[in-house]
Order: sequence, then structure tokens, then C-alpha cells
Amino acid sequence: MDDRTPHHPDVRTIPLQQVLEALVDPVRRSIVRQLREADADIACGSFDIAVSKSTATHHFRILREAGLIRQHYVGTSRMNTLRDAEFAEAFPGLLDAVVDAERNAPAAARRPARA
Amino acid sequence: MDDRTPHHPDVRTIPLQQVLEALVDPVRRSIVRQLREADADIACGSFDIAVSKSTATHHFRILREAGLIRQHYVGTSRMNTLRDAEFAEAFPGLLDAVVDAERNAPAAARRPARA
DNA sequence: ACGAAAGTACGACGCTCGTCAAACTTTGAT
DNA sequence: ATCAAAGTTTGACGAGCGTCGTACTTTCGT
Repeated sequence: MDDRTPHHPDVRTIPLQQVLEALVDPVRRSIVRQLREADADIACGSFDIAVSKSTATHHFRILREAGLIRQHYVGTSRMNTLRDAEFAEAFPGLLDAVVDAERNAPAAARRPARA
Repeated sequence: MDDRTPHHPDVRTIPLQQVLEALVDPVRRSIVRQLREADADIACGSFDIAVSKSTATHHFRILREAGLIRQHYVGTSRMNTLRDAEFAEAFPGLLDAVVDAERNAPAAARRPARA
């Protein structure tokens, strides 16, 4: 059985503050973007992010608690899905605006402003 | 003479990262919201924000450098205007989404998540 | 000319966040 | 039964941000 499924908050109860704190980190935004472009579940380990495993775990938790992603186990892999529709209902236009702003941006603009 | 007019960057050159860093602070978001609801210039000292003068100055600078506001002196007062249209052109839908998300939110949701 | 008003500049301080390594857990294969 | 793979947890560390007080600058009244 999977008690291994973590808690997913109701998106409508999440304050904008928490959402913005989640989206302000470039690594997390990169995760969201990759999920958008893939529209299929992606395992934690299969993302193109330049951080250690423990840091990755941290970022996924922040995203999950901010209502942006859903996570469920498949074997030893944790799969991630964007909670696209639900999120858009609670925060109309927000995710589109954020993702679109960087969609065709030069690579440099996608990197952290401060190393 | 007013060399006292500070530098205002071209909004199109500003990375999303910088914009999100500006908008993630609740005090700064409150400033933006007040400017939206007033649609007239407001002096730095006339905002309803619970921080010291020097902290306020800091927040206005962050907002200006992120392309969100324009500042100009009138006497000893520094007036602030939202760069609404320009900003919307560079980041379509973003400011609307952020402001609208909190527009009719309960007061508690407008306060910092962490004191 | 003097003083008050409105901001700015400059340090300083505390807290939080992103980061990592190391140890641990759970699942799947052999 | 073992071992490897995939994540999580915990603790630690460094950098950055928001905050303030104090000193300074500029402008407006009187």
C-alpha cells in the first residue's frame, strides 16, 4: 500500500504569498517549465536540474505544498504532474504569465540572477 | 535642477527573475496594489505600509529597478506611478494575475506568511 | 537665514533559504 | 537473501534579504 503518497493541499486554500515564494526560485521554475513542455509525468530523477538529490527533494516539496505539482510513487520512482487546471482556477493567468515570460527567453535569462 | 530623477530601466530588458523577486515581498505587493487602486501618483510617505522610512526607500528602489514603478520629485516629495502599460507589454498578464489573486482576499492572506 | 519635512545612504543585525554530504528507507531485481 | 536504485531526512553552512537607527541632503516655508 502507499502511505507513501504525500499530502496534497487544496489549491484554493493556498495564499498567493506561498505560491510566489515557490515560483521565485529559478530551479523550481525550471521544473515547472519542464513539466509544462512534457505534459506527461516525470520522475524526480529525470529532470534537467543542476542540484544534488537532497536539494531536488527539497524543491519538489516546496512545489507540492504550494499546490503546483502532484506526486505519486511508481515503484521506487516518484512521479510528478503539474496541477495545471486546478491551479489556474485558483490563480487565473498566473502560471501562464510566468511560464510564457521565459518561454523564448535567452538561456542567460533562465539562470539565477545571483550565482 | 532635477538630476534627482533616478534611473528607470527599459522594462523589456528586465529578467523575470528580478520581477518575481520584487513581487514576492508582501510590502512591495501592497505598494503596487495601492497604486493600482488609486490610479494617481502617490508620494512615498503617503503609503499605508508598516515599515520605517529607510526600509520604505529600499522597497521603492527594488520596485523601480524591476520596472514596476516610475518615480519623480515634486518639491521634497517623491511621487510614484505604476508603469502599468509598459510592464504589461513586457510581461503580459503577470501583474493582473498577481494583483487580482489578492484583490478580495481575506486580510490575513495579505500579511506576510512568516512574521 | 533658519528650521522643518521628505527622502536617501550607510552600516549593522538576525533570520531564512538554497545548498550539500551522509545516513537511512523502501522497492525491485538477481 | 542481497544488492542496487531512487528518494528522504537530518544537520550544517554561507549568502542574501528585510529591517532598523543614525547621519546626511535637498527643498519649502516663514
